[in-house]
Amino acid sequence: MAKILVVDDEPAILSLIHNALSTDQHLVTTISNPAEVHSTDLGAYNLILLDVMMPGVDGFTLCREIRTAVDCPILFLTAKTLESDLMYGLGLGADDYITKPFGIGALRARIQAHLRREGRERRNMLYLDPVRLNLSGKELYIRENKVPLTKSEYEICEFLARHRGQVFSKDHIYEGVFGMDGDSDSSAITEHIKNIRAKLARHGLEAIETIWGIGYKWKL
Amino acid sequence: MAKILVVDDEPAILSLIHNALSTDQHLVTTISNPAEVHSTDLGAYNLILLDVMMPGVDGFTLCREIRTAVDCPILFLTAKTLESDLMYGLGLGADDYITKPFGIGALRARIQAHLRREGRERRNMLYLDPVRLNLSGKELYIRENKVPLTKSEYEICEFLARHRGQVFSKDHIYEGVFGMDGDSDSSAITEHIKNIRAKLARHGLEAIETIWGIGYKWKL
DNA sequence: TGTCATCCTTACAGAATCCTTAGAATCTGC
DNA sequence: GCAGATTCTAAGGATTCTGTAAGGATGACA
Repeated sequence: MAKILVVDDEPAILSLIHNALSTDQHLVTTISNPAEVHSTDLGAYNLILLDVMMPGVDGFTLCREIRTAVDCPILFLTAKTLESDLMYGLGLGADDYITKPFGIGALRARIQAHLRREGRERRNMLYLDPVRLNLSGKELYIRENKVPLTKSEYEICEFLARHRGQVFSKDHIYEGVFGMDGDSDSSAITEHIKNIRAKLARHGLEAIETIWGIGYKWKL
Repeated sequence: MAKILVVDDEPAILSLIHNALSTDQHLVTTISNPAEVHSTDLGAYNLILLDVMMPGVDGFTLCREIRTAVDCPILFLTAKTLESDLMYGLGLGADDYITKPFGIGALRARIQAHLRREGRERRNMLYLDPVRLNLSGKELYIRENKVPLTKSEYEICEFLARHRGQVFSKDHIYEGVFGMDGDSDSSAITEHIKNIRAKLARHGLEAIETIWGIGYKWKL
């Protein structure tokens, strides 16, 4: 059971989808006027279906706006069958691109697949090639060797690893890991980074990169 | 960059896919004999492409087996276009169902979308043909070669690239990048521009144009 | 209460980066 | 061409940031 938002200007399609998804026990909200999307609490939905060609508003633009606000799956539902449109749409951050006319069974199957994926992601393991994070057990392994980390050290690793490739300042890391204010001297982060590095280095691993003047990032 | 496994019995398709995905900097492993899958370390891959109709083995069955072992996205690649096949395939735990013949661009876009959802790919990218800016990672690539830039250099590049084609005076750039007043001698910008140009020139690229008496602009 | 592990702070040295300066080279308009 | 203005180049010092080490603070636990 999931909360699904459907945006399309054709009432016939809306009701068709509404019926189909309701039989799958989903809570479906339909919007026929794209302008209403901005006054909607997007964060409340688990999945969003979006038409591309609607009067007044471009679905692609709408997708870009929605994507900045939420992380849930966004599925395009469109009559534009060109490969270039698909590439453009998916490039905007959408997760699927379904062309009309579509089989209602196919739509349901695709939606189920996306929702299933969302559930799978929340499982408690994070593989970053030689490194494995046991999120529920708060443990870090390198090739089956458990690396003893203190709580703070582990939390910093998890934070960086979850956002691998992204750079964070020390203040940002402090805030992301321990929450709230950075009045505490964030140079404590420097110290933790040093210790983490020393422990990972024993296994010949160099996972944290320092971006001079900006911060650190997980580079695996 | 992700590790991708492709299973298909047709060598022509394998090489086609291998080439396409390699240009996206993925590490591609191809298997033409489905029986080999069982002796493969599936956990090493970030995404799996699977043909359905292969001699000896049924792709659907294979998918079910793979899904019990790993959580990564599994994409079917098949000539079976029936809606019932799609529903069956996705019901087995696959994440996408792409029917042959498929556009190679569409395949790449779908793969990128799946990897993005997995968090394997950065979200914020800026493509300016030979140049790629990883906004969250603060990196600049030229045709997949990372160009080492200092913080200021990168920020200036990002500023100019974001407003490509637009001319900015040195003061304007200083203000746009470092914020606030330009009391600091903006001739520092000249210096940075010089250094950036030198680094880009090593890759045979000339991206910043100087508009005499006015300023600079990103011309890609 | 004493010990231990962890976390935070401080201080300093070394490194990377940034900025300034001054002179050479280049461009523009006449 | 020439003069004036603008940009480019190069080098050095100033500044900022990071890495490291040591010691104190805190809290858990016996």
